[in-house]
Amino acid sequence: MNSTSKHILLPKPNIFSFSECLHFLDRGYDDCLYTLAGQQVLKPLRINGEKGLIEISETADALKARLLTGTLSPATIKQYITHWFDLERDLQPFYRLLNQHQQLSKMSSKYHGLRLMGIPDLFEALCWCVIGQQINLTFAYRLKRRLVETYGTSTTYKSEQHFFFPDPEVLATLTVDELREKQFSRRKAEYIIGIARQFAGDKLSKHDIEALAGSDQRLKRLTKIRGVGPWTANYVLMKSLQQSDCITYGDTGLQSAVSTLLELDRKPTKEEIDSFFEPFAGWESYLNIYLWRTLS
DNA sequence: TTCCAGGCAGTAG
DNA sequence: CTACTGCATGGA
Repeated sequence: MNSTSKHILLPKPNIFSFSECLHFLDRGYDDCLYTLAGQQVLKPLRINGEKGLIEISETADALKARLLTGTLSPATIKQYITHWFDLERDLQPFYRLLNQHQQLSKMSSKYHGLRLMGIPDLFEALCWCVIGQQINLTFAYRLKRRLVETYGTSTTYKSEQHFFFPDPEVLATLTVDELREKQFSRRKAEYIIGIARQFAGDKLSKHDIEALAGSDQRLKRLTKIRGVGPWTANYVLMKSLQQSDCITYGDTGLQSAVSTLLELDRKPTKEEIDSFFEPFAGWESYLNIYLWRTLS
């Protein structure tokens, strides 16, 4: 047996449910960047010049990854899965806060082990946000598929193609009209091409954002990008930089969840959202995703 | 048909 | 600074 067929095992953290995480990945939308097959998921990865397709499943006490095509070092695979499933976070403090909360305490059992499923690639995360802005999710996933299958490369396994997200260098050369043909609005096309150009021209990178200390500076830098407002900036800090203190202000789903809990018959104000999140200081991102979970 | 969806930029006051 | 408007398209 060669070394690439060996399994890689990642121990499960304390509070973790593979099926809750898979439920998030399988909410009824058609995501083109992974494939669910029963209690396992196939994910094409392309990082630092390495690329391939991995299969992730679970054992009693670990996540198990197997390389199906290509070449990816065990370290790269571990690093990706650790970020994707947020394996390094200790959720106990968050669960203690949930359990102290009159209305939300049920979440700790109902959604037990749900983790912040990440989008490690910042460019992909930003593009996904732009696509998702102000349109229904079904249509958003369709637009993403069109973008990925037209401009991305792929790896084939058992005669199925598995796509990598397109390079910024490729999207940077597109014209607005090309994306308009794919039913992107003019705005979305401009935003995505602009962001791609910044990444391709080394004017923006995940490292640049990571180098900034503190949420405020990072939000300020991100919202300078045309097409990136408070919702997108907080979303990518949460999903791509794994920040735990983010609230997706402006998010219709979040507003709807908070509105229901506060028994309002209108959208909550920013102040009402802040005060609802206040007991969860440091865990806002998790409260945010658990509130989303109540919607689907 | 109408309303709205995991918002944002631009403009007016 | 806040409030309002246009954007674009498909789902329900």
